[in-house]
Amino acid sequence: MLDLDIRSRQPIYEQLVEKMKELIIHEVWKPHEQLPSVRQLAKEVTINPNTIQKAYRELEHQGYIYSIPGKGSFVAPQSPSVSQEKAATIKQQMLKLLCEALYLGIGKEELLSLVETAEQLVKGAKTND
Amino acid sequence: MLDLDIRSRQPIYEQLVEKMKELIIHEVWKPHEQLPSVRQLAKEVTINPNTIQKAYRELEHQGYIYSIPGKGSFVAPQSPSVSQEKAATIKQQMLKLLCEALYLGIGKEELLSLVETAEQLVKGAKTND
DNA sequence: TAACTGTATTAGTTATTATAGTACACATCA
DNA sequence: TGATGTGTACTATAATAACTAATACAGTTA
Repeated sequence: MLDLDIRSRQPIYEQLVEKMKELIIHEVWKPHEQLPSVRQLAKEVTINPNTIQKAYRELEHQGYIYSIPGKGSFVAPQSPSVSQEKAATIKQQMLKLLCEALYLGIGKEELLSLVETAEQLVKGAKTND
Repeated sequence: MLDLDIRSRQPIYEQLVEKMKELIIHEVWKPHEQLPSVRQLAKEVTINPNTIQKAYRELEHQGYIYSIPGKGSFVAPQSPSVSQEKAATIKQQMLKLLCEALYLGIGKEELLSLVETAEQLVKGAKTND
Protein backbone atom coordinates (compact mmCIF):
# COMPACT_ATOMS: atom_id res chain seq x y z
CA MET A 1 0.00 0.00 0.00
CA LEU A 2 2.75 2.42 0.97
CA ASP A 3 5.61 1.32 -1.18
CA LEU A 4 8.60 3.48 -0.40
CA ASP A 5 11.84 3.75 -2.32
CA ILE A 6 14.67 4.13 0.16
CA ARG A 7 17.28 4.80 -2.50
CA SER A 8 15.21 7.49 -4.18
CA ARG A 9 16.54 11.04 -4.14
CA GLN A 10 13.10 12.07 -2.95
CA PRO A 11 13.07 12.10 0.86
CA ILE A 12 11.16 9.28 2.54
CA TYR A 13 8.91 11.62 4.49
CA GLU A 14 7.92 13.38 1.27
CA GLN A 15 7.05 10.09 -0.35
CA LEU A 16 4.93 9.28 2.67
CA VAL A 17 3.11 12.61 2.49
CA GLU A 18 2.30 12.14 -1.20
CA LYS A 19 1.13 8.56 -0.91
CA MET A 20 -1.04 9.26 2.10
CA LYS A 21 -2.54 12.37 0.51
CA GLU A 22 -3.59 10.24 -2.44
CA LEU A 23 -5.14 7.63 -0.17
CA ILE A 24 -7.10 10.37 1.59
CA ILE A 25 -8.12 12.19 -1.59
CA HIS A 26 -9.39 9.01 -3.19
CA GLU A 27 -11.09 8.11 0.09
CA VAL A 28 -9.33 4.82 0.57
CA TRP A 29 -8.99 6.28 4.01
CA LYS A 30 -12.27 7.86 5.10
CA PRO A 31 -12.80 10.96 7.28
CA HIS A 32 -12.21 10.37 11.01
CA GLU A 33 -10.65 6.97 10.27
CA GLN A 34 -7.71 6.26 12.55
CA LEU A 35 -4.28 6.06 10.95
CA PRO A 36 -1.60 3.62 12.03
CA SER A 37 0.35 4.99 14.96
CA VAL A 38 3.74 6.56 14.49
CA ARG A 39 5.57 3.67 16.13
CA GLN A 40 3.50 0.95 14.49
CA LEU A 41 3.95 2.33 10.98
CA ALA A 42 7.64 2.84 11.64
CA LYS A 43 7.94 -0.82 12.57
CA GLU A 44 6.00 -1.95 9.49
CA VAL A 45 8.13 -0.08 6.98
CA THR A 46 11.27 -0.42 9.10
CA ILE A 47 12.22 3.22 9.26
CA ASN A 48 12.70 5.61 12.12
CA PRO A 49 9.58 6.80 14.00
CA ASN A 50 10.82 10.37 13.70
CA THR A 51 10.54 10.16 9.93
CA ILE A 52 6.93 9.02 10.20
CA GLN A 53 6.17 11.76 12.66
CA LYS A 54 7.66 14.32 10.31
CA ALA A 55 5.30 13.13 7.58
CA TYR A 56 2.31 13.23 9.95
CA ARG A 57 3.26 16.73 11.08
CA GLU A 58 3.35 17.87 7.48
CA LEU A 59 0.01 16.23 6.68
CA GLU A 60 -1.52 17.89 9.73
CA HIS A 61 -0.09 21.23 8.68
CA GLN A 62 -1.65 20.80 5.25
CA GLY A 63 -4.98 19.97 6.84
CA TYR A 64 -5.27 16.37 5.70
CA ILE A 65 -5.13 14.76 9.13
CA TYR A 66 -5.57 15.76 12.76
CA SER A 67 -3.85 14.34 15.82
CA ILE A 68 -4.97 13.94 19.39
CA PRO A 69 -2.15 13.36 21.89
CA GLY A 70 -2.68 10.10 23.69
CA LYS A 71 -5.33 8.87 21.25
CA GLY A 72 -3.96 8.84 17.74
CA SER A 73 -4.01 10.46 14.30
CA PHE A 74 -7.11 10.62 12.13
CA VAL A 75 -8.20 11.59 8.64
CA ALA A 76 -9.54 15.15 8.64
CA PRO A 77 -12.87 15.92 7.00
CA GLN A 78 -12.70 18.76 4.47
CA SER A 79 -13.88 22.01 5.97
CA PRO A 80 -14.60 24.90 3.60
CA SER A 81 -12.31 27.20 5.57
CA VAL A 82 -9.28 25.01 4.97
CA SER A 83 -10.12 24.64 1.29
CA GLN A 84 -10.44 28.39 0.88
CA GLU A 85 -6.88 28.92 2.04
CA LYS A 86 -5.37 26.37 -0.30
CA ALA A 87 -7.57 27.02 -3.32
CA ALA A 88 -5.64 30.05 -4.52
CA THR A 89 -2.32 28.24 -4.39
CA ILE A 90 -3.67 25.21 -6.18
CA LYS A 91 -5.22 27.31 -8.92
CA GLN A 92 -1.95 29.16 -9.37
CA GLN A 93 -0.05 25.89 -9.79
CA MET A 94 -2.70 24.64 -12.13
CA LEU A 95 -2.53 27.67 -14.38
CA LYS A 96 1.24 27.40 -14.66
CA LEU A 97 1.01 23.72 -15.49
CA LEU A 98 -1.75 24.32 -18.02
CA CYS A 99 0.31 26.93 -19.85
CA GLU A 100 3.23 24.53 -19.99
CA ALA A 101 0.98 21.77 -21.29
CA LEU A 102 -0.46 23.94 -24.03
CA TYR A 103 3.01 25.09 -25.03
CA LEU A 104 4.16 21.49 -25.31
CA GLY A 105 1.41 20.83 -27.76
CA ILE A 106 -1.19 19.17 -25.58
CA GLY A 107 -4.56 20.05 -27.02
CA LYS A 108 -7.20 22.06 -25.20
CA GLU A 109 -9.70 19.22 -25.68
CA GLU A 110 -7.29 16.80 -24.07
CA LEU A 111 -6.93 19.06 -21.05
CA LEU A 112 -10.67 19.39 -20.73
CA SER A 113 -11.07 15.64 -20.79
CA LEU A 114 -8.44 15.36 -18.06
CA VAL A 115 -10.76 17.35 -15.84
CA GLU A 116 -13.49 14.84 -16.57
CA THR A 117 -11.16 11.96 -15.77
CA ALA A 118 -10.18 13.52 -12.46
CA GLU A 119 -13.79 14.10 -11.57
CA GLN A 120 -14.62 10.47 -12.25
CA LEU A 121 -11.71 9.35 -10.09
CA VAL A 122 -12.69 11.49 -7.13
CA LYS A 123 -16.42 11.04 -7.44
CA GLY A 124 -15.98 7.34 -8.02
CA ALA A 125 -14.17 7.03 -4.74
CA LYS A 126 -16.83 8.91 -2.81
CA THR A 127 -19.67 6.73 -4.04
CA ASN A 128 -17.90 3.61 -2.83
CA ASP A 129 -19.37 4.06 0.64
CA MET B 1 12.37 40.89 -15.54
CA LEU B 2 14.12 38.16 -13.61
CA ASP B 3 13.53 39.13 -10.02
CA LEU B 4 15.28 36.62 -7.80
CA ASP B 5 14.94 36.15 -4.08
CA ILE B 6 18.36 35.32 -2.66
CA ARG B 7 17.05 34.55 0.82
CA SER B 8 14.40 32.17 -0.45
CA ARG B 9 14.71 28.50 0.50
CA GLN B 10 14.11 27.76 -3.18
CA PRO B 11 17.49 27.49 -4.92
CA ILE B 12 18.45 30.37 -7.18
CA TYR B 13 18.93 28.15 -10.20
CA GLU B 14 15.43 26.73 -9.78
CA GLN B 15 13.97 30.22 -9.63
CA LEU B 16 15.88 31.02 -12.81
CA VAL B 17 14.57 27.91 -14.57
CA GLU B 18 10.98 28.71 -13.68
CA LYS B 19 11.12 32.38 -14.63
CA MET B 20 12.85 31.68 -17.92
CA LYS B 21 10.46 28.86 -18.78
CA GLU B 22 7.59 31.28 -18.33
CA LEU B 23 9.27 33.86 -20.54
CA ILE B 24 9.72 31.21 -23.23
CA ILE B 25 6.25 29.74 -22.89
CA HIS B 26 4.61 33.13 -23.14
CA GLU B 27 6.92 33.93 -26.03
CA VAL B 28 8.47 37.00 -24.50
CA TRP B 29 11.55 35.27 -25.76
CA LYS B 30 10.98 33.95 -29.26
CA PRO B 31 12.40 30.77 -30.87
CA HIS B 32 16.07 31.02 -31.89
CA GLU B 33 16.42 34.29 -29.99
CA GLN B 34 19.78 34.53 -28.25
CA LEU B 35 19.76 34.54 -24.48
CA PRO B 36 22.09 36.65 -22.38
CA SER B 37 25.42 34.91 -21.91
CA VAL B 38 26.24 33.05 -18.75
CA ARG B 39 28.72 35.65 -17.58
CA GLN B 40 26.68 38.65 -18.63
CA LEU B 41 23.56 37.47 -16.81
CA ALA B 42 25.66 36.55 -13.81
CA LYS B 43 27.01 40.09 -13.68
CA GLU B 44 23.54 41.59 -14.05
CA VAL B 45 22.00 39.71 -11.16
CA THR B 46 25.31 39.57 -9.24
CA ILE B 47 25.48 35.84 -8.67
CA ASN B 48 27.96 33.16 -9.69
CA PRO B 49 28.19 32.24 -13.39
CA ASN B 50 28.03 28.57 -12.43
CA THR B 51 24.57 29.07 -10.99
CA ILE B 52 23.43 30.55 -14.29
CA GLN B 53 25.04 27.73 -16.18
CA LYS B 54 23.30 25.19 -13.99
CA ALA B 55 19.99 26.80 -14.85
CA TYR B 56 20.86 26.84 -18.56
CA ARG B 57 21.90 23.19 -18.42
CA GLU B 58 18.58 22.28 -16.83
CA LEU B 59 16.64 24.31 -19.42
CA GLU B 60 18.56 22.60 -22.19
CA HIS B 61 17.86 19.20 -20.67
CA GLN B 62 14.16 20.03 -20.55
CA GLY B 63 14.29 21.09 -24.18
CA TYR B 64 13.54 24.76 -23.74
CA ILE B 65 16.85 26.09 -24.99
CA TYR B 66 19.85 24.89 -26.96
CA SER B 67 23.47 25.93 -26.58
CA ILE B 68 26.33 26.17 -29.03
CA PRO B 69 29.79 26.32 -27.43
CA GLY B 70 31.55 29.48 -28.43
CA LYS B 71 28.41 31.07 -29.81
CA GLY B 72 25.75 31.25 -27.16
CA SER B 73 22.44 29.90 -25.89
CA PHE B 74 19.20 30.20 -27.79
CA VAL B 75 15.49 29.59 -27.35
CA ALA B 76 14.54 26.19 -28.75
CA PRO B 77 11.58 25.88 -31.11
CA GLN B 78 9.05 23.27 -30.02
CA SER B 79 9.52 20.03 -31.92
CA PRO B 80 6.78 17.42 -31.70
CA SER B 81 9.27 14.75 -30.63
CA VAL B 82 10.26 16.67 -27.54
CA SER B 83 6.68 17.38 -26.65
CA GLN B 84 5.76 13.72 -26.98
CA GLU B 85 8.28 12.77 -24.33
CA LYS B 86 7.12 15.35 -21.82
CA ALA B 87 3.40 15.13 -22.48
CA ALA B 88 2.87 11.98 -20.42
CA THR B 89 4.65 13.44 -17.42
CA ILE B 90 2.76 16.70 -17.61
CA LYS B 91 -0.57 14.93 -17.87
CA GLN B 92 0.30 12.80 -14.87
CA GLN B 93 1.13 15.86 -12.80
CA MET B 94 -2.02 17.54 -14.03
CA LEU B 95 -4.26 14.66 -13.05
CA LYS B 96 -2.81 14.54 -9.54
CA LEU B 97 -3.28 18.28 -9.14
CA LEU B 98 -6.82 18.12 -10.51
CA CYS B 99 -7.80 15.43 -8.01
CA GLU B 100 -6.39 17.51 -5.20
CA ALA B 101 -8.25 20.58 -6.42
CA LEU B 102 -11.56 18.75 -6.62
CA TYR B 103 -11.02 17.30 -3.17
CA LEU B 104 -10.38 20.77 -1.77
CA GLY B 105 -13.74 21.89 -3.07
CA ILE B 106 -12.76 23.69 -6.26
CA GLY B 107 -15.64 23.25 -8.68
CA LYS B 108 -15.39 21.42 -11.98
CA GLU B 109 -16.63 24.51 -13.80
CA GLU B 110 -13.89 26.57 -12.23
CA LEU B 111 -11.27 24.11 -13.41
CA LEU B 112 -12.68 24.13 -16.92
CA SER B 113 -12.52 27.90 -16.99
CA LEU B 114 -8.90 27.74 -15.87
CA VAL B 115 -8.17 25.86 -19.07
CA GLU B 116 -9.76 28.69 -21.02
CA THR B 117 -7.71 31.25 -19.12
CA ALA B 118 -4.50 29.40 -19.83
CA GLU B 119 -5.36 29.13 -23.50
CA GLN B 120 -5.94 32.86 -23.71
CA LEU B 121 -2.61 33.53 -22.01
CA VAL B 122 -0.62 31.32 -24.36
CA LYS B 123 -2.51 32.20 -27.52
CA GLY B 124 -2.37 35.86 -26.62
CA ALA B 125 1.40 35.70 -26.48
CA LYS B 126 1.72 33.98 -29.84
CA THR B 127 -0.37 36.55 -31.66
CA ASN B 128 1.86 39.35 -30.44
CA ASP B 129 4.28 38.76 -33.33
C1' DT C 1 45.50 38.11 -31.18
C1' DA C 2 41.75 39.50 -28.27
C1' DA C 3 37.44 39.12 -26.45
C1' DC C 4 33.66 36.72 -26.32
C1' DT C 5 30.99 32.21 -25.91
C1' DG C 6 29.68 27.44 -23.38
C1' DT C 7 31.65 23.74 -20.60
C1' DA C 8 34.20 20.98 -17.14
C1' DT C 9 36.53 20.23 -12.87
C1' DT C 10 37.57 20.80 -8.21
C1' DA C 11 36.79 22.47 -3.77
C1' DG C 12 34.48 24.19 0.33
C1' DT C 13 30.54 25.54 2.74
C1' DT C 14 25.92 25.05 3.97
C1' DA C 15 21.48 22.72 4.25
C1' DT C 16 18.87 18.72 4.40
C1' DT C 17 17.82 14.16 5.68
C1' DA C 18 17.53 10.13 8.39
C1' DT C 19 18.56 7.94 12.47
C1' DA C 20 19.06 7.20 17.47
C1' DG C 21 18.06 7.93 22.09
C1' DT C 22 15.52 9.95 25.67
C1' DA C 23 11.80 12.19 27.87
C1' DC C 24 7.12 14.02 28.81
C1' DA C 25 2.03 14.21 28.97
C1' DC C 26 -2.35 12.22 27.88
C1' DA C 27 -5.72 8.15 27.08
C1' DT C 28 -7.22 3.70 27.82
C1' DC C 29 -8.04 -0.48 30.10
C1' DA C 30 -7.18 -4.39 33.08
C1' DT D 1 -3.22 1.92 40.48
C1' DG D 2 -0.16 0.16 36.99
C1' DA D 3 0.88 -0.95 32.39
C1' DT D 4 0.68 0.08 27.82
C1' DG D 5 -0.07 2.74 23.78
C1' DT D 6 -0.70 7.26 21.93
C1' DG D 7 1.37 12.02 20.06
C1' DT D 8 5.05 15.26 20.83
C1' DA D 9 9.53 17.42 21.82
C1' DC D 10 14.36 17.71 22.17
C1' DT D 11 19.23 16.86 21.45
C1' DA D 12 22.84 14.76 18.98
C1' DT D 13 25.17 12.65 15.10
C1' DA D 14 26.30 10.75 10.68
C1' DA D 15 25.58 10.81 5.89
C1' DT D 16 24.15 12.83 1.90
C1' DA D 17 22.78 16.37 -1.13
C1' DA D 18 22.68 21.11 -2.57
C1' DC D 19 24.75 25.34 -3.48
C1' DT D 20 28.25 28.46 -4.48
C1' DA D 21 32.91 29.71 -5.78
C1' DA D 22 37.21 29.78 -8.36
C1' DT D 23 39.73 28.21 -12.06
C1' DA D 24 40.83 26.29 -16.39
C1' DC D 25 39.84 24.65 -21.08
C1' DA D 26 38.04 24.80 -25.86
C1' DG D 27 35.37 26.77 -29.56
C1' DT D 28 33.78 31.19 -32.24
C1' DT D 29 34.19 35.58 -34.10
C1' DA D 30 36.11 39.84 -35.62
